[in-house]
Formats: sequence, C-alpha cells, structure tokens
Amino acid sequence: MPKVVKKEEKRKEIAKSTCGLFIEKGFVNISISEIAKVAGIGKGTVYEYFKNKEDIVFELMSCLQDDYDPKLQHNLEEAKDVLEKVLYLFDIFLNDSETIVIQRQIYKEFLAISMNNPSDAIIEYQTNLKNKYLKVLSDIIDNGIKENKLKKEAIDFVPSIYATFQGYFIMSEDKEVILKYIHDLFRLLEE
Amino acid sequence: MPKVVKKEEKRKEIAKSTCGLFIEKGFVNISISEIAKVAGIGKGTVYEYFKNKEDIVFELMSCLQDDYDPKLQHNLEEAKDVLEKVLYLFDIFLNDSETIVIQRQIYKEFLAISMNNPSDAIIEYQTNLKNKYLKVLSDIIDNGIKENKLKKEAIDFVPSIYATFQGYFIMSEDKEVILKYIHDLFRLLEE
Amino acid sequence: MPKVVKKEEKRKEIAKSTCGLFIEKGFVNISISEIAKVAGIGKGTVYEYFKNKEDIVFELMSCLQDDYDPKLQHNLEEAKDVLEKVLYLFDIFLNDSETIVIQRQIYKEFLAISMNNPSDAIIEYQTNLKNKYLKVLSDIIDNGIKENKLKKEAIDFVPSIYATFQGYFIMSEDKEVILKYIHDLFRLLEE
Amino acid sequence: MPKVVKKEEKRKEIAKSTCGLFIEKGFVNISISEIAKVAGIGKGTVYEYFKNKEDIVFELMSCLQDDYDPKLQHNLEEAKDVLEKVLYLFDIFLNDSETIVIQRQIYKEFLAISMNNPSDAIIEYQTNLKNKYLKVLSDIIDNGIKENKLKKEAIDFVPSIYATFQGYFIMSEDKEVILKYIHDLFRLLEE
DNA sequence: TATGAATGAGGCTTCATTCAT
DNA sequence: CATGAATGAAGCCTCATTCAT
Repeated sequence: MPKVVKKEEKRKEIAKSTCGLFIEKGFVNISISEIAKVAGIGKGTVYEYFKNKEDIVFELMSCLQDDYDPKLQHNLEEAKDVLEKVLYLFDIFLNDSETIVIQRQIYKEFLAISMNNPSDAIIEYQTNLKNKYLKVLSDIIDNGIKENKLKKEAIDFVPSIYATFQGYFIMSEDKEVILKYIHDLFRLLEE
Repeated sequence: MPKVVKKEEKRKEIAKSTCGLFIEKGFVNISISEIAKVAGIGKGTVYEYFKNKEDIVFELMSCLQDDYDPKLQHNLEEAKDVLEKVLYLFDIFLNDSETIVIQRQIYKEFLAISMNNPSDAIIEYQTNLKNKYLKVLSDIIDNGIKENKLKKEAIDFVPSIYATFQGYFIMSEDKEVILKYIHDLFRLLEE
Repeated sequence: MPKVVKKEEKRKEIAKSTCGLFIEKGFVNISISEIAKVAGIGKGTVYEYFKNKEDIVFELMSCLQDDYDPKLQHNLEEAKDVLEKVLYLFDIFLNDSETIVIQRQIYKEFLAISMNNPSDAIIEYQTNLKNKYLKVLSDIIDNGIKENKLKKEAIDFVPSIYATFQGYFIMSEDKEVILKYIHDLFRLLEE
Repeated sequence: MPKVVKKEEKRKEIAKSTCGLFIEKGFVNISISEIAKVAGIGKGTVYEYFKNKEDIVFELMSCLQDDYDPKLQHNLEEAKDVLEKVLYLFDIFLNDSETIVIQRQIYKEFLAISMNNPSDAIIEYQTNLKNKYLKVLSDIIDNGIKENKLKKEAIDFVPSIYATFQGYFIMSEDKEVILKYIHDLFRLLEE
C-alpha cells in the first residue's frame, strides 16, 4: 500500500477519535494536548497529519459524510413521495439516532468555527456542502413538479428550505417545530 | 445626576467604543487589553463595569437595540402594507446603511459566541430576542389576515420566517436571495 | 469628646465588623474592598484608619482581648483549684461557646499572618501575649506549690505548657486530646 | 532509564532549586516567574512538572525528607538511651547544622501554607507526617518502659511531646528552652 | 516517522493604593 | 473627613508550536 494512502487513513483515524471530544467540550475548549491524548499519539504527531485544529474538524466532517452519503442515497431511493424524500435529505436535523445526533453536534461545531474564522477554506467547504444539498433538493422538487405533485412555484423555495433548516438548527429548535414547518409549506406547495 | 446613572452611562460608552474592535477581529480574538485601549481606560477599569468579556457584548447588543428599536417602531407605523412591514422588521438583515451593517456584524459576533459558549445568560438573551421578533411578526401577519390580505394559513409561517432569516444570515447570503424568498412566500400566502 | 478618641473608637468599630470576614475567608483571601463593604465605609476610608490589612487584624485581636481579659480575671478568681485555673487560662483553646470559637479562629488567622510576615510589630505583639500568659500561669503554679498541691518541679513546666497548647492548637487537635494531656501532666506534678 | 524516572528526577531537581527562594521570600511572596528563573527553565515548564505552586513545596518537603530519613534511622540506631533517641528524632527542631536549618525553614514555610490554605492535600500530608513521628516516638518510649528506664505513664505523653515541639517551633523559641523542657519532662518520667 | 519536553507569549483577572471630588 | 472611580502591576495559568532525539 502506498504511503500516501496509509497517511490518509491514519488521518481519518485520528480525526474520528476526536469526535467525542468535540461534542463534549467544543472546538474552542479543546487543546492539541487533549486531541493527542484521545488519539493515542504524541502532540508532535498531530502536526504531522494536520496543519491545525481547524483542519481536524474538516477531516472529521468529511469522515462523517463519507459514512453518511451512501445511507442518504439509499434512503432517497426508498422514499415513497416528495415529502418523505425531503425529510430524508435533512435527516441530519431531524433524526435522533445516536449516529445522527453525533453528526449533528459535529456540524454545529463546524458552523461555530466558520462563524469565528470565516477562512477561505471554510467558506469553500460550506459552499460545496450547500450546493450539494441544493442540487439534491432541486432534483427532488423538480421531480415532484414533473409528477404533478407540486405547483411549479415550488422550485423557487429550494434555497429557502435549506436556509430555514439552517436557521432552525442554530436556534436549537425542537424537531416538532421543524416538521410542522415543512408540512405547512408542502401543503401550500402541493397541486 | 445619580451615581448609578453615570455608571450605567459609562458602561454604555465603553461598550460602544469596542464596537469597531468586535467587527474587525471578532470576540475570540480580542483581549481585554485591547478593549481597555480603545475605550481609553485602564485594564482594571474594564472590570469595574463588566463582569467579563461576554458581558461587554451583551451591553453592546443592548446599546445597539436601544438605538434601533425606536427607528423600527417608526418604520413599522409608516409601512404601507404587510410585506413592507416584514421587510422593515428584518431590516437588520437587509439594510446596507452603515449603521445597520455594523449592527448586523455585531449580531453575527453574538451568534458566534452563543454557539461556542451557550451559557444560560446567552440562551436567555437569545430567547427573549426571538420572542420579541416573533411577537411583532405575529401581529403583522395577524393584521394582514384580518384585513383579508393574507390567507389564514399565513400565521403558521411566523416561526419559520424568523428561522429562514437566521439561516440566510449565517449563510451570509446575498440580500437579493433573501428578498426573493420573502416575495415568493408572500405570493403564496396572499389571498 | 476629643477627635482622637472618636477616631480610636471608629477604628475598633471597623475592626470588629471585619471579624466574620476573617473567619470565613482568611486573611490572605480578603481584599480591602470586602473589608470596606462589611464595614459599611468607602475603600479610601479604610486607609484613613489603618495602614494596611495586617493592621486591622492587630486591632481586631486587641478588641477581642479587651472583651476577654475581664472575663478571664473573673473566672480565675472563681476557680476552685490549680487545674481548674489552668483550664480557664487556656479557655480560648478549649471552650466551644460561640464567642470563644470566634476568638480562636481570629487567633489562628493572627498566627498564620505572623508566620508569613514576621514583622517586628508582630513579633513584639506575640512576645507580649506570651509573657502575659506565662506570668499568669506562673502565678497559678506558684500558688499550687505554696499550697503544697504541686511538686516544686512544676514551675519548670510553665513555658512548655504554653508551648504545648500552641502546638495542639496549630495541629487543630481535638479538645479531648488536649484535656488528656493536661490531666496526665498534672497527675505527674501533683504532690 | 525509563522516562517516568527521568521526569520524577527533574521534578525533584526543580523543587530543590527553589529551596533558597522559599527560605528567602516565603511561599506567598514567590512568583512562578521567579521559580522558573532559579530553576533555569521556562514558566510553562514549571507546569509540566507541578500542578501548582503548592505542589512544589510538597515536593520540596518530600525531597528534604528523602535525604533526612536515612540519617535519622542511622542516628536512632546509634543513640545510647531513650533521651538521646528522642533528641535525634526531633533533630529538625534542635540541630543548627546548615542542612537542618534549611529543612527547618522549609518546614516553617510548609506550616505557614497549611495555616492559610488548609487544603485536603496539605492536611493529609500533615497527618501522615504526624503519624510517622508519633509511631517512632511511641516505639522509643515503649522500649524505654520495657527496659524499666521509664515509668509506664510515659506512653501517655507521646502526643503531647510532639505538640510541644510544634508549639516551641512556631514560637521560634531558643534551642535551650526546648532542651530544658525535654530534660525536665524525662526527669519526671524516669523510673 | 514519532515523540513529548520545553517554552514564552499572552489571556484573564485581582487588588492595594491613589486622588480628585 | 469620606469616598470610590481609576489604575497598572502583577499573579497564575494555558497552549500552540517547535525541535532534538
């Protein structure tokens, strides 16, 4: 196995091992020492794999998505109707399974970082994430329109649906409120 | 003039003087030394007026709102129709006047703090803020319904409108996108 | 009333008001601000009456002794035998009445200060205190010998008895242990 | 050599290097900066080896005892009679050799700290120290009784002898006074 | 490659003291 | 006389980062 691959693997391994730490204490309150400790490596070694703390959260986010994307894909295919598809797409904000709760918390950490240090890298990462979601949501809504399930104006709401989820998320709003929103909206958008 | 008033005034004065600093560098990257310097006082004096750094942002937020609230009130009364009222209510996310841009940036700082250190005080502050906005928005929409300008389902969208603005805000979305959203939504909600 | 007397009175008043503070938090952990607060005066005013924090404890010790000495005198006269007199003399280390407990704690504070800052003033104060006690104890033991209650060697133990009480005191030893010591010793010293 | 041992050694080395500082200025008046300077290390490095300032005095005390215990053991074995053994046991309060004078001063520092901040750790340390001394003293006296050198009541005086030494110590009493006490007492206790 | 000892800059906060009112 | 606002020195401690092994 080439070295680069091994390095990349170890990188992921380290990142994943810090997951609990990030959830428990939050990015700002974690030191490199602690990261090294939970990762079972030396402080110096952390710098062999990551440029800085921020870099670790990136990797962690990426790891979690690697795990998440195939599941999402599968769920979307299984979903019966438009609404169900949308709910699966935003599963990360709605699901209370242990795995998803963790991903949600990590995403919150990530958002917090991005608000403090809106570096180019972070902004790019966020833009990509958004575009990915918007693309999928767009397709879902589009399909709904083509199948005459939704009014054609529905397509205009694609960006705002994403924004609303984000908003509810940072407000730490209860799942019920979010679900009510999406149901209310779809009632309005249904043909 | 009673001493308490003078102390309260100086408190506001100090808080306001830090405004530029918060915008320029962000809460986490500001030291008490810097705050003291821009306020033109000694480091120790800062602690005569504030319990800690966080406390300063609170005061700053509060100052900006003291300035803002009367203007908002006035604008809401002047506004011709429901949509215009809503736009005025969320002026802070839309207006590009120098004053509002500053308030927007400070609010962003505040949000960032709240995501990193969700202390009880901050959460309470945020809840109050949210409730204030929801109350006004509720009244606006209610009026619109009573005047047969809006469908009665419109009232269901009060919380989500707030959330959507928040979402667009942390996504640093362009004003145009936000405006498009609110127009699209109102088209759907109009009788 | 001459000013000096009034000043001296206020000095005592201030000192006494700090008593609870010293007991609760200990000399090192008390600030002039706190002292001013419990004394109900301004921070600057503290400096009108005292040179420094240490000075206050001196005054406090002196106040407590002003109260204590007459009581001691009375008790010594009432006491039936030598042992009882000795126990009364060292009442401050043995009695659990509220007043005495407070005096004991203040004395502990005083000892602590004297160990950290063995200034001339403190050493002199302590020497005087010691001599006072040794004198009284000497008289008591002397009397016991003259009345043929004690062996004449008993007089040699005067300084060590004082020392032993001090020792037990800083060791925070239980009253029972101290009482056992004094009984054991007197059994040995009795004719 | 295992790493832990090296770390432990450096810990001792640092502690010992601060000895003069403690004697010269006293715990309260020493800053971490000064400690770092005399130890020839960086401020931060101090915290690699010690949890806090207090911790350093602990280590110092422990170092001095490590040096002292074997000597004590040897002296006790050499001692001809009970009295001599007791004097060796409390050598720290009596000997005027340079080494012991230093140890005495450090012990005074330690006592001072324990009076200002009676933390659990300090109290435990002190209790252990006391028990160690009481155990040895007990054995000495016991032996004296068994060899018919001392009356059997002598055993009752074990705790008070320790207390008396402590008392004389904090009173900074001259060696002669202490010696007189121990001689007087033994005259009384001898068969 | 992996390490972790070493570091010093810098953070927050406390507080005795001064001095203008 | 009394005050308390103002202060800056100083304290303790944290931590990202480096670098010799």
